Amino acid sequence: MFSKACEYGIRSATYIALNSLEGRRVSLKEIAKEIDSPVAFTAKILQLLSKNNIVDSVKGAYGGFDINRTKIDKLMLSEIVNAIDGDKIYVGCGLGLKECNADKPCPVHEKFVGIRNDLRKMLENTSLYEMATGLEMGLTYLKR
Amino acid sequence: MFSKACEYGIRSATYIALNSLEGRRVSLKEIAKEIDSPVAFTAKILQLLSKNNIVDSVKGAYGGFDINRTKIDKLMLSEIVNAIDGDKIYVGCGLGLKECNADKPCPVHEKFVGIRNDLRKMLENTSLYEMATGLEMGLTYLKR
DNA sequence: ACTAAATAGGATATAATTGTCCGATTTAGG
DNA sequence: CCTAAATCGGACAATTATATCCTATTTAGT
Ligand code: FES
Ligand code: FES
Repeated sequence: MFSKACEYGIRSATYIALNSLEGRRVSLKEIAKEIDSPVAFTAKILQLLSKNNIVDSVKGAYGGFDINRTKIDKLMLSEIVNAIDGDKIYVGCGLGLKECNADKPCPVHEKFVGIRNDLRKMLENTSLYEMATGLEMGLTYLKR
Repeated sequence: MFSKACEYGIRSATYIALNSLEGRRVSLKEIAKEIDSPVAFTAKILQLLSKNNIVDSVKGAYGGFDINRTKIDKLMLSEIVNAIDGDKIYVGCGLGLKECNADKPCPVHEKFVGIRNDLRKMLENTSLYEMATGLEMGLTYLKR
């Protein structure tokens, strides 16, 4: 569904959001440990999220990553997915035709767009705040 | 969503079904041309579908691929996807945790399983017959 | 028997994704 | 000023997915 990079990206952002809500800035090392991801690869993804203004990064001692608190409830999963995987899950055809196009649809088009739209809506309506609070309350997990 | 192999597999099977309904057996070359896929790679996928008893293959001159006519309306997309991509789309966690598990869910689990079940139901309820007749009536396409 | 056309299958090549390593730079604190 | 801790960014390595090539085998027709 999503690339590994995107999965790590969402998990990273969620963990950063959780800590930013509590006023803590977190380091790459801590993030990778808490979401159980390869450190150096996670670094690349965080760079990308930083360039896309999804997370803020601070270099040097006591540096790390955080997210502006006022932004956390406005930041939607769709923005993270878009920054990492682009829009291919929205525009791609389920059967791999050049692009999804209702004027010359593939045999699953009709049924596929419904599911894809549900996915899009889900991503557009799920905020990092919602993700982070579920974690905080011990209802959900970022590793296992 | 699906692997390239799976996309080619579905498109191949649909094209074979269409022709089997009309009593024609089709060759690899023709299939690859009509679904616009790489010939040799498509051959591998057809081998796999053949081993899984989804399509029948006939060697030698005038050989090719077909699907038993009485089977076409019972063959569901889910069987093809399962033969090629396995069950990872059903059991995999949306955020990449070891496996999807409601007892220790990731932050998107609740919303994700709904979408995934819709996808599963769609695949389980869509027959090759349905796919092929849409094609036959010129409503849908396998290449563009 | 021979030939041409077709699938089967193993070996190999290419591309994309995932993952690692290391030096450069930045920064807080002693 | 120095050091330690941290991100940045480029180069590289490993793995997986995609794609190609070639030979063997099968089969209908002549
Ligand atoms: S054309 Fe295939 S999903 Fe829209
Ligand atoms: S645990 Fe992540 S989708 Fe179910």
